Amino acid sequence: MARRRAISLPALDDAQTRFIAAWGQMGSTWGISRTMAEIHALLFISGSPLNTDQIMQRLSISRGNASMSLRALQEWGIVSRVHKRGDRKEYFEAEQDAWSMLRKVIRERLRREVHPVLASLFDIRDSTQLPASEARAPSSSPLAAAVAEHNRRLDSLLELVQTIDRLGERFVGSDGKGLRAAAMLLSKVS
Amino acid sequence: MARRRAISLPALDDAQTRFIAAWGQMGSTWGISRTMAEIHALLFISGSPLNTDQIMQRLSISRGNASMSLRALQEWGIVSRVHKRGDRKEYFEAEQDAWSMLRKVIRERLRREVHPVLASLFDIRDSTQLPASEARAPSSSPLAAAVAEHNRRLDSLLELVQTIDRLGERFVGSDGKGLRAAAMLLSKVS
DNA sequence: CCCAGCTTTCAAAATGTTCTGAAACCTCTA
DNA sequence: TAGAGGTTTCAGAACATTTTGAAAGCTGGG
Repeated sequence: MARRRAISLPALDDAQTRFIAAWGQMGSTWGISRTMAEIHALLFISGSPLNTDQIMQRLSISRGNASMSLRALQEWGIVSRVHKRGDRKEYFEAEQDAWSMLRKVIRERLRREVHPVLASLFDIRDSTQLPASEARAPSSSPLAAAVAEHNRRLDSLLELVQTIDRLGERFVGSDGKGLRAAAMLLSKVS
Repeated sequence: MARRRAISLPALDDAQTRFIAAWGQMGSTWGISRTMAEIHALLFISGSPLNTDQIMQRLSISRGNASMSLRALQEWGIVSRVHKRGDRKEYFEAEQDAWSMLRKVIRERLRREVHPVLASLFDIRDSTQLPASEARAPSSSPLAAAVAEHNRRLDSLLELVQTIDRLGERFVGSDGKGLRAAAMLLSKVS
C-alpha cells in the first residue's frame, strides 16, 4: 500500500499558487482584472498582512500595478491597510469572512452597475409614456399600439432588474449572521 | 402651460436606440461583449424577428460580427432562429419572457464559470488534506498549524461558492411561474 | 530644511479583445 | 450541375485594457 506523503512546505506553497490562479481566472470572467483578483486571492489565502514588495515578488508584477490594484481592492472594501509597529512599510490584508466579502462586492456592484442601468431604463420608459388620455382609450392607431407593446417589454425588464436590485439590497443590508441563514433558507424554497 | 407632445415614430425609434445603448453598456460590465448585448437588446425591444441585414443596418456592424454574435446568443439560449415562409433569409428573435431569459443566463454562467471554479477549489483542498492521523491529534508542529489554517480558509470559500451554486441550480430548476414568486418571497426574508 | 525610504501617478508599451471584409462555403432551384 | 442568394469563417486591423518603469510626491527623523 502506498504511504501517504506528509504535507510539506512546498505543497502548501503550491496549493496557494493554484488557488491564486483559480481565483484570478474567475475574477477575469466576472469583469475584475486578473491581477486584482490574484492579489486578493494571495492576501486571502495567506491570512496575514503582506506589504507591497512581498506581493510584487510573489506574483511577479510591477510596483505600479500592485499599487493601483491594491487601491482598487480597497475601494471595493475587501482589502484594508494595516500599519505594523516599527515598520514604515504599508501592509495589506483581505477581509477574512467570505460572506462579508460577498456582501461588500454585491453592494459595490449594485451601486456601480445596477443602479445606473435602472436609472436609464426609467428614463427611457418615461420618454415614451403615452399621455394619459391616449393610454386610457384603447387606441386604434397602429403606432400607439406599437408604443404600448414597446412599453410593456420595457416594463417587464424594469421589473426584473428592480427585483434583483431589491433582493441585493436586502442581502447587503442584512447583518453578517443572518445573511448566510437567509441564503440557506432560500435554497430550500421550492 | 406647455402642451404634451404626442408620441411619434422617431420618438419610439429613439427610445429603442437608447435602450440598446444602455443594455450594451450593462452587458460589457458583466463580461458580455457590447455588440452581443446590443443585438440582444434590439431583438428584445423590437419584439419581432429580424434578419441579419436588418440587424447590421440598425447597429452599423459588419456581417461577420453579426453572424458570430448571433451564434453566441443562440448558444446562450436567449435568441433563436426563425424561418419565414417564402423568405430565404434567416430571422432571429429574442426570448421575450425576462424571467426565463435570466434563468437561461444563470444556467449558462453556472455551467461555464461556477462549476469549473468549484472543481478547482475541491481539487486544491484535496491536495493539502492532512492525513487523518495528523488531523485528529492537535498538532504541535507550526507547519501543520499553518496547513490547518489554510484549509480552514479554503473551506470557508468553498462553502460560499457551493451555496451560491445550489441557490443558482434551484433558481434555474424551478419552473417559469414559481420562479418569480420565489424571488419575491426571498425579498421578504429578513 | 533635507534626506531616506516608501508610495503614487501616468505616459507609453505590451497584451488582449472585438470587429471587419473578403473569401469559402452551403443549399436551394432551374 | 451551375449559379444565385444567403451564411460562416478567419486573418489581420482597430480598439480597449492592463502593465510597466521611471519620475514625482509624501512623510517622519535627524
